[in-house]
Amino acid sequence: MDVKTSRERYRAQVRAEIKRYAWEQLGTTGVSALSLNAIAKHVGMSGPALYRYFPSRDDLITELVRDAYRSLADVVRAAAGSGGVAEVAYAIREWALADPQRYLFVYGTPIPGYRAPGDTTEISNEIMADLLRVHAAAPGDGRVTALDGHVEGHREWAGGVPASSAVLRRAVTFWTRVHGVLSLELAGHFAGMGFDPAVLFAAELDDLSTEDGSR
Amino acid sequence: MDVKTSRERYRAQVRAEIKRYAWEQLGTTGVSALSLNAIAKHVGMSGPALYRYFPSRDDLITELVRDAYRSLADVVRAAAGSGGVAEVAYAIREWALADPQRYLFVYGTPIPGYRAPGDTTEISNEIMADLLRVHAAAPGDGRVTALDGHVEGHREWAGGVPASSAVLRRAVTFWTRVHGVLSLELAGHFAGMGFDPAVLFAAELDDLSTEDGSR
DNA sequence: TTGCGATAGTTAGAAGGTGTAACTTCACTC
DNA sequence: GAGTGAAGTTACACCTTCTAACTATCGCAA
Repeated sequence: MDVKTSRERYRAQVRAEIKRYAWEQLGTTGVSALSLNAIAKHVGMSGPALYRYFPSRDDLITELVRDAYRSLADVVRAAAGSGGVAEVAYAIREWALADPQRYLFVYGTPIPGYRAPGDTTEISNEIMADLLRVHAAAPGDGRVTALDGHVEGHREWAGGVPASSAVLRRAVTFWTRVHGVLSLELAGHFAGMGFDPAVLFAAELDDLSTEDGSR
Repeated sequence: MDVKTSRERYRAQVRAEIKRYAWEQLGTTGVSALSLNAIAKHVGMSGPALYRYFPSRDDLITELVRDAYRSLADVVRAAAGSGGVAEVAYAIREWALADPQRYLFVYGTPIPGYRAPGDTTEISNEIMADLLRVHAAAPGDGRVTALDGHVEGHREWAGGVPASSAVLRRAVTFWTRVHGVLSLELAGHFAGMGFDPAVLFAAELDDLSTEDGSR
């Protein structure tokens, strides 16, 4: 039953409100400026009351990271269900651009003392699984590279997804290249260089699908 | 003349000592945990005395960022002078692995309220220039992609370096791919996946040099 | 050598952060 | 209606950056 007592409903509502404003603050100021005091004041309670809802700042951050991962996993899954590699790539890009801090929150510089709980790596595996599936469905290239042999020997991260070593290689490469362009773009390192990161992103995507197959 | 008065020599020495310990702290705890108080205590002075040497925490960070950029620029320049694209790539990788926080410090999630001063983008341009030079010297591929035309129209970031549009494209792609693998590796996102990031890095490097030229 | 001025350091304290302890108030249940 | 537990309060400890005011010291110059 997910029918709740009114106390529980209220509690869930306040927790959601806290997280909602936490995201707002995160989007504008970044994680290091996330202040429980400021959130509490905004939600209408004073300081320590917030600790009834989240045991510590790290616990709040953990929950936000989990939500971000979950959101990305859902986006990837939806895109993988209805489209191919390119659709997944653009879905990820749109998700990242919609809230740059959220992307950097998950894939950026790790938070100093913070250790990701087990279930976030579980969600991360979920994303990798969808990446593998969508690459397995795409036309493969005929290549066998040194990387193929290496990942073949370390495929435990693929979980139960059936995937050739070439698919493993292509999925990982997809990930690193998409992240390479996206993270530099979101961190502002292309600013002032003039060109449009979208074109660069499209070019990488084009290379991913044609570099080996079209020879 | 760079002969200094004894006061100036002392001052430079204390500043260096402060920065030295700041790097130490940065390497272990990351930037957000960088504490002026802790540094001051370690250097043997108490709290506010440190403000005689750095006007604010941000100013110290700015100087550290500048040093990091400078260090990377020197490494890239040296590698570009004596080697080719691969040598530069491995030089960058070694520089990053030697102090992961230092790499993430410059290319990771931007620090919230912090804005990079003009001369860091100058050093950044210096690095890009060396990247362009080493790619111009490398055998080109015969390709003309959509990205070529686009960067050709926005080549102001290339400064005075003579480079064909294909070289511009290849240099930017080099950058994003190297960063893609490195940043995920340094942030620990490959941890638990089993494979060796070095092999992935080598594979990307191999693709960069052969994907188009060897068809 | 004596004395002055700039510099380096000190302590005190404001403003704001996380987090704990103790207390009150309120709502729901028996 | 009484009691119990959750929710919120204030007060406080301890940390942070950073300013203000004061002292001591160092170097130079008359």
